[in-house]
Amino acid sequence: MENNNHLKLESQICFKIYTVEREITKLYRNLLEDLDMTYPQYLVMLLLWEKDAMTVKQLGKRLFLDSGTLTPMLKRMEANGIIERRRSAEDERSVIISLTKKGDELKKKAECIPTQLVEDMSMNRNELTLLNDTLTDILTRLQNKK
Amino acid sequence: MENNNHLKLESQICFKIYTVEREITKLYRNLLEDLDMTYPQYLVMLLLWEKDAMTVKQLGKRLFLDSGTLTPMLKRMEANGIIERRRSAEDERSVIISLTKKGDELKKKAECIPTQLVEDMSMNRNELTLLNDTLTDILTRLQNKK
DNA sequence: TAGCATTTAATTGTACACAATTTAATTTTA
DNA sequence: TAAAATTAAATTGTGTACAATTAAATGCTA
Repeated sequence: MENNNHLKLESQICFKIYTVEREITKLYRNLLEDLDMTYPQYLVMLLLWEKDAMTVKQLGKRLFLDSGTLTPMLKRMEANGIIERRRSAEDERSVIISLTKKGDELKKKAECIPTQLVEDMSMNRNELTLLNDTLTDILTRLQNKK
Repeated sequence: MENNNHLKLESQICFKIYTVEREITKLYRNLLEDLDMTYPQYLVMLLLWEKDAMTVKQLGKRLFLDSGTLTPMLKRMEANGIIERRRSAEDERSVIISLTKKGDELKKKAECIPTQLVEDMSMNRNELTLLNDTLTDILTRLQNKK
């Protein structure tokens, strides 16, 4: 009985995370429409805005994405003129991703996004901190499973 | 300064939800491999195991998915022989999804999944309950935004 | 140093997600 | 009741995710 509830709760939580993720992505979709980028592309840009010129490998490590996802995504971003892709001279295996002028300038337009998002989620600092801790906890456990 | 941290936290939280969602899906991928179904397909099966014969519309309402996602997915599930699709006689616009014998029998094989998953996530009841409440909260706010 | 192992991207193939449009059936209303 | 509006699926097109494989460059070692 008690165990049974426990299991139902598990299903609910996983489904809720799945649903919340899509709802948040939807919020970002609206906010990022102007910048003509998707949420995963925005994540790449956040990394590049913080530190320009990273390899695909480095981006993948930070975002937990492989080249199967990144390569086509980065090509789309290149086609949109916000990043550049070039082979590293030191190691021809690596591809270095860097911001174009246009990509760099988008940073200013993106600055309002976090504020907007927090507003849309309407959560206070305590809630945010608590949730962040819980998620960090889960993530650590999940990623150490493998 | 304080505001700034707040915003960073927001980025972290959204990114963490995005990452946790993918990690959980990976866990399910391993657990569902035997049953030859994906996590979204498993969600459909959960609903059908609970109450057989639902329309695409009803499934979509519960899962927050539209026909653009469901139609091809349900066709794949039909091709795998675990569900049937037939037009409703009362309302020819609706398509009724129901379990096949094979789909119904999979329920037994799926019973161990929640236990396995809770184990893999290694969370106690308190954590699960707290997280569930927080996510419910967020979801309510997000879905009332529109 | 030649050959094997490893590393980094790219490629291939499958499966969601979702916006936007289309098609067909049903309901509403003028 | 015929035309307009609404509803339910399907379709079309774009963009992730990710497993598995391939190709090319680099490192390692016998």
